[in-house]
Amino acid sequence: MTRKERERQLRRNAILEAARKVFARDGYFNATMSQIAGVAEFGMGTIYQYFPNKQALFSEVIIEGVEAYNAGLKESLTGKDIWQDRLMTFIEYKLNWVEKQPDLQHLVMEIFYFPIPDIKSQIVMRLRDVYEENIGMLKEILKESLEANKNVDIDLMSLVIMGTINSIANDWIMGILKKIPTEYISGIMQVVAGGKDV
Amino acid sequence: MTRKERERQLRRNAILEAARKVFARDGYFNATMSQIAGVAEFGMGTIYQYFPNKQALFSEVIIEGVEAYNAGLKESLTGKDIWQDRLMTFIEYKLNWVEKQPDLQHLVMEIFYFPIPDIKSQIVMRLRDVYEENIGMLKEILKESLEANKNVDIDLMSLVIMGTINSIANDWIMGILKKIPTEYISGIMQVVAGGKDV
Amino acid sequence: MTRKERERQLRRNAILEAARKVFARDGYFNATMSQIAGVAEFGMGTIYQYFPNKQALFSEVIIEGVEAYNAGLKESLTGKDIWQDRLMTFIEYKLNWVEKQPDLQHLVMEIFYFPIPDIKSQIVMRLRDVYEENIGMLKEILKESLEANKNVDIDLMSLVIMGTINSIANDWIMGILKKIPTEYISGIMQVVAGGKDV
Amino acid sequence: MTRKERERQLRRNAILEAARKVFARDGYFNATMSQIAGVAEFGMGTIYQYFPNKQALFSEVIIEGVEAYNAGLKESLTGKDIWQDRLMTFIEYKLNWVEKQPDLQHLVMEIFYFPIPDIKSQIVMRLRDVYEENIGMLKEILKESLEANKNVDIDLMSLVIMGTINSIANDWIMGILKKIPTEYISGIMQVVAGGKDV
DNA sequence: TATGAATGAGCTTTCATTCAT
DNA sequence: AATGAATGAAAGCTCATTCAT
Repeated sequence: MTRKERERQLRRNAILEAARKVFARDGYFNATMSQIAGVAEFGMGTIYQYFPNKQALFSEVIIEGVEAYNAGLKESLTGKDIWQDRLMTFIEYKLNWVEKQPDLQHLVMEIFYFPIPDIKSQIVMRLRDVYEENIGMLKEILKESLEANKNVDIDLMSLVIMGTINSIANDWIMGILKKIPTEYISGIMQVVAGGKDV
Repeated sequence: MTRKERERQLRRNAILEAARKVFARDGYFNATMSQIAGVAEFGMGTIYQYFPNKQALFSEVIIEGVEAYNAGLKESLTGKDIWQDRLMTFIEYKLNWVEKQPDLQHLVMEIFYFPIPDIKSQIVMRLRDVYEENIGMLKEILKESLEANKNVDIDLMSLVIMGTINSIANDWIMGILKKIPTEYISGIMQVVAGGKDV
Repeated sequence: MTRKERERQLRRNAILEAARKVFARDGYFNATMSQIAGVAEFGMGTIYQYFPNKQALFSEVIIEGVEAYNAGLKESLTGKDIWQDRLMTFIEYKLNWVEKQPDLQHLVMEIFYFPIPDIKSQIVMRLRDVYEENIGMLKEILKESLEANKNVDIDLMSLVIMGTINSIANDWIMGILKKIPTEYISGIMQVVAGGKDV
Repeated sequence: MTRKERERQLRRNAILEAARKVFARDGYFNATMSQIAGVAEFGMGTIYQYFPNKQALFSEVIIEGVEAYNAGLKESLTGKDIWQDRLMTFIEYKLNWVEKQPDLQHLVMEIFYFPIPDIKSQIVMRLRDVYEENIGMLKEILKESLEANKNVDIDLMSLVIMGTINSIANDWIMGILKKIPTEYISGIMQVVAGGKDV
């Protein structure tokens, strides 16, 4: 029984991975279920044994990707006590990740900016939580910095940081970034620190 | 003759506006030509007298929108000699615009992040110029600030500014922004100025 | 008034000629009314002042073409008293005509072999008369030859003659004929005469 | 596996037959894919699993029909050594076939006389070979007759024979033939033999 | 449980015809 | 009388989903 479950899990993951590739390459609407089935090396019907429909498959690809992202970030942060360290890790983690997995960044962007009425209501709601969790981690860090620098507006600062690293990520994906993403880390830290060395 | 041309222009614009609404609401793929025709209050065939196909209509909506944005920005900047004024105008213009026309922001994002192979190659090329022009204006302003503050990395700084205002714009569109976009202006200026008052 | 009528007649003919060109080049279904209007150098609406619809225009093109053919043939036959002369003229006229006006042959073939339900009932009926008239002329000639050669089966012989010249015409149009159509005349005469010199 | 293939073949043939009926009845342009699907008693999408598009379906209908015709003719000719027998078989086979399958004659004519630019170049090329093969058989027979009758012009004679049997076929299809096609056989033989009994 | 052929709703696009000017 | 912009029905084709094997 447990053996069976494990095999089922494996097949589910194979499908998810194939779907991630195809969705990232062709976009949600251009991707077809039979392409995904082909890449996964399963029959079309099999996909529907694991996911009720295309939308659900798409949402699962994104949710699981983002959850893995958050989990990895959380782990990277553990054991780091100084807020400067934690902030740098937060930034570094994202830029590193984007360098290695541009696919998922693409997909998340797609879901954020491409308004598919049905999907929006279904996915964004589930995504909201994990997105809030991510922002929450950042704000937590910024709160700690408050003790050092009373002037910081956490709300604004998180927008600046998220915005900057997203800009870097996007320009990287678009192929118009001047340097490698991770090379921007110390620069961002300086901006955040208000020009002072950190 | 001129009268006829003017009327044609008016109808063309009516179609473009209807298309902008529908594309922004439903996304490129979910939008249908008959919906657009319905909103424009024209027959379906009429749309095809003004635009050869769906793709061309979409690209025209975006290009014309972005060109109008750039033209308005340029006008707002004329006559402002101090770089702080110019920078504030750059930021203010975008946030103002996003408050009033969230549609177009949405559409531009869609084209940037949604990889529709044919459209990307066709639209992004035309878009690239006007995007570079926009970034160019920002970098010009930052170059002037260089004389006041030798430590500024223009490349990074433009990423920070573009990223921040885009983050604000997107959060606004998503309905999760804490304040009205334009209320962030002075905060951003402070960050850019490295904590010093501007 | 007569002046007006004459002008109307001229415009009608201009349209018919444009239609003949376009129909012959593109076929009935591929031809569009606006192409025809363009070639005729009239506005689209004008065509409808002279012909009630596309079908009628097509049928008129063919009918008038075939009627002109018959009229010309009749004229060529007048004054020729010997049946051998008349038969040769009958054959020669067709092959000559096909050399010079392959367009119309094409159109007639189209209407004969392309079954457009609505058109068939409307056109073929009108065409039948003029077709029968044509065959009638041939049979009349053959009847005269009967006195010289009792063994001739008029029904069969007209099939042989019509079939042969049509075959030549078609192969000519298709570009697979070995010689120029008119070069076959004497050969056909020999076959008809049953191998004897004529 | 073989079982599956056989079933697929059966369905393919069912579609081809339905298509032949509808194309012959309504012509290429008037025929619709959903009509064909309806006659074949399949869903529309199924047609597209067997043929990539309307054009390909049409061309397949014709090619396969003509190939079957040639194959049957070849078989009928085997074992017949005397050229008179062979010629009669050639004529008889065509007239017999037209009596029983007027559909295909119609379709072949359509493709020959109706100039659909794309289809012509694609189908006629494939058709040319099998058409040449057919004419080739006739000329082969006529060459043998040369030994008996030195005066025969093979090129002309094949035009006469093909033209006559096509005329008979067409008049039969048009419903204006006086007798049943096959009743003309001996008559044609006499004409070919130059009036002498054969 | 895995399959993939069958399905048909729904899309974009064309074009004969109308009608206000 | 001439025009040509507006129209919308109808076509070919795709693809998410189902279901018999």
